[in-house]
Amino acid sequence: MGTTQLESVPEPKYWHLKTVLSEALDSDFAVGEILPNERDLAARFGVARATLRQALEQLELEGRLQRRRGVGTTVAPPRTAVSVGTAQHDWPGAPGDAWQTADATSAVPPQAVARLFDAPRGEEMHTVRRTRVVHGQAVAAELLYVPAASVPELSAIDVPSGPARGRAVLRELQRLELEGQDRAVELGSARADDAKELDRLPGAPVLVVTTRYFAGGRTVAVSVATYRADTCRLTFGDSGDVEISHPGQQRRAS
Amino acid sequence: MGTTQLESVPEPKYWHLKTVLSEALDSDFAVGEILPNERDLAARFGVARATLRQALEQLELEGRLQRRRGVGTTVAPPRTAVSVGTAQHDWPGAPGDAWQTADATSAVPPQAVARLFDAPRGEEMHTVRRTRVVHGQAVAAELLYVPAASVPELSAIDVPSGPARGRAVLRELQRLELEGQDRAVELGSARADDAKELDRLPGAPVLVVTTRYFAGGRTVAVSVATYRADTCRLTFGDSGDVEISHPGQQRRAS
DNA sequence: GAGTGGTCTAGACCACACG
DNA sequence: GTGTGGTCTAGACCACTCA
Repeated sequence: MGTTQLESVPEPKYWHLKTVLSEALDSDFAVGEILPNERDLAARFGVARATLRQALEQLELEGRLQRRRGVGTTVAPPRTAVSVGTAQHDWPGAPGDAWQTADATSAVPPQAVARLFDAPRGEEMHTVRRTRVVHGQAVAAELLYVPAASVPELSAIDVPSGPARGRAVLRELQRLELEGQDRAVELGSARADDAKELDRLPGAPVLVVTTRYFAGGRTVAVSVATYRADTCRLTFGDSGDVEISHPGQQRRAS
Repeated sequence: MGTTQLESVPEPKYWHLKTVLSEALDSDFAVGEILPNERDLAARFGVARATLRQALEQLELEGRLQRRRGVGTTVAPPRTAVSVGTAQHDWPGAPGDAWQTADATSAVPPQAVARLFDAPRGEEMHTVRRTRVVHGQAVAAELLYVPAASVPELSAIDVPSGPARGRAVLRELQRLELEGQDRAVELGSARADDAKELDRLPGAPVLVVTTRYFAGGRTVAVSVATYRADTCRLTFGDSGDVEISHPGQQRRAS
């Protein structure tokens, strides 16, 4: 029978703990409810605090829990669905998009980003910082890189750094005809600045969405958006606006 | 600048360590090279092994390292791009798709999946297990749920459980006209069975891609695919087949 | 100031791969 | 058997929030 899989594989304690806690969350806790503190929980289950924490970390990664230093551990609401590019998306900053332009400067993009342009070089680019807010909660931070060559009109205007400059860059982008885009999603950990924006600790898990925008046969802009992996589910609607629905009984307790 | 950001915020050791190691990986190590073991590294940096491990975990999460019990820690190659639904995708199992049908049974799907169908009920469904292999490496494990009502012809045939049954289900699906699909990506942790398939430990971080298939105005199938988050970058090509390119070589050893 | 989660230590033992 | 990463312990102190 190959492997009878006797109890030869002792399940790690933290894994078993996670299962137990997960079931307890389903049956005994409401969304938003506060769990006992880590020291109590550890004692209750007869494990070291570090082991208990390993289980909690997993549950937080799966979006089941939310932990805040100085406050406590609460039961998280179901992840919020955030739409990422419905079919043929539009330019960033198009009317009705969900982003708020925060700031803009000129900077040399990291090498990984520079590589995505057709003529990679250590060139300064317009760098627009934006934030995506859903239900009053920042769910994503974005850096949009636009080479000066993509928005030639702008160089003449010479808007000082700041949100106004960001809006100017986006406005210039709209004038181009968007030919297509290209997306990739991968796991990452929040850099210090993004973490701050997302109200998380540095290193928190994030989903990194990299988008290339094409116009005139060239890559004219690259966006790197980092979404909170604990609270977000990225949706890609290929067919109309149907959305994967999760029962909405959550939100706030007590 | 507003906040002068004095050294009032002492960086955690593991965070600093991660940065240092990351830079060392860039400059001093080639892909596939073996790092010193954890005890040595910890001693070298003058920290406890647990702290060193916290840094390594982050780097593994970011796809920079690969750790294998009993073997050691190696420098990971760049993540492999796996295409997930180029524009209007096809049915699962269509010719040329990247999946290998492994098995099929009948089972009641988990509640979270059942909810995605139009008439949620605790109904048994065809449950097809597939694996996606790239470069000889299993990168994803999938469970495809197909209600009996979606493939009415099949019930008469009565194929016994196993790969043949899976192929039969897929064959029947092709006969329907695919009207659209719906995708969501979120972070999860590998269940024990998926972990085994992906050659990872249980709880390893995975990207969970949930797809609904529509035909005849109904949801006729739901796929839950779990991709290794450490080694995969999911690509969504909206425009032709352009692919975000990463140069194959990361860095040279000195 | 009290209580929470976050970081860190210095050990121990276990499961696994490989020669 | 030897060496690796994985799990676990029992402490300690720090950073933060809130009353």
